[in-house]
Amino acid sequence: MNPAEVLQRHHLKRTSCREGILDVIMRSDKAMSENEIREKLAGNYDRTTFYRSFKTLEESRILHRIVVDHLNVRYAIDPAVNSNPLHAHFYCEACNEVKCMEMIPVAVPVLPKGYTANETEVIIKGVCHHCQDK
Amino acid sequence: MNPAEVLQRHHLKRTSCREGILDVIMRSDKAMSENEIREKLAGNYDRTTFYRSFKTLEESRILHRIVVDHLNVRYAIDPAVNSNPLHAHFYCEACNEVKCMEMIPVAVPVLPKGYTANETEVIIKGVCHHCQDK
DNA sequence: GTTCTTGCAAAATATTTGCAAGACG
DNA sequence: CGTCTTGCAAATATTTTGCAAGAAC
Repeated sequence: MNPAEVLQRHHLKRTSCREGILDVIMRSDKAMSENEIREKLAGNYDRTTFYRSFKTLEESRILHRIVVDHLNVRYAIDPAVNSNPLHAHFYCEACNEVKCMEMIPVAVPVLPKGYTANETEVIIKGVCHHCQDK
Repeated sequence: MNPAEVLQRHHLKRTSCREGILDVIMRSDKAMSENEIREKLAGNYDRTTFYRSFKTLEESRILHRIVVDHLNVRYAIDPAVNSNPLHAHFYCEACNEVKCMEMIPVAVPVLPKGYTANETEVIIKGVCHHCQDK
């Protein structure tokens, strides 16, 4: 599935900014920050436009936002878009990267009566195998 | 266990700011933001001091920081301090509150060889039972 | 042509840092 | 008394908002 298809399927207008964001994210095996995405992107868009695009894409459940902390927000394709399993995210405290751990599926927890879950996020913080050896 | 004891046990100096923060948090059944804590606190401390205190308390694994997003960061007593189980957190998208779900224990996931986990955070976003009825 | 999206400028908010004064042990 | 903590001022960074011009359908 390519960016244009994804947008159409979700009834969003095809704009070059949205297509570009999706293209970059879909090629990446890690979750990316706004800065990383902007650097990889040919077109030079305003940051405002980026944030609005992210918001739109997140609301349509195309992108998934992973918030590690104030300075570490990342975006990844929502697993459902590729019919992948809902998975945990690993944040490496040494290299600051967020990796999708598809081998660690997220069990959606059973909540007490009266609660509704819309989303479940699992973030594991630690040190990745690249940084381990240093 | 009271705030002063907790500080001593972790070899931290007893200051009124730290004691106050711990006092407020330990009485609360929900995770609290910096603003909420400051409002409940008698003494009038600088925000800088708060942030530094949070950092110290978090590094000593007394407090636990729950980051829902940019504008929703909360603090709670680390479960280990009260020998409670590591648990999931529920963020209500309607009332913006974070509740510790002690009935939902967090299973520390098995990572691939080479990875080390320091911390596992589970955040469930949805609507709580109070906001459900409205 | 109507509606949604973009860019620009400006504002809101959370958080961090340096440094001198003050408190803890 | 030496070391850690506080308050103040200022800086950093992300994110949001209003508004007019431009693009998608």
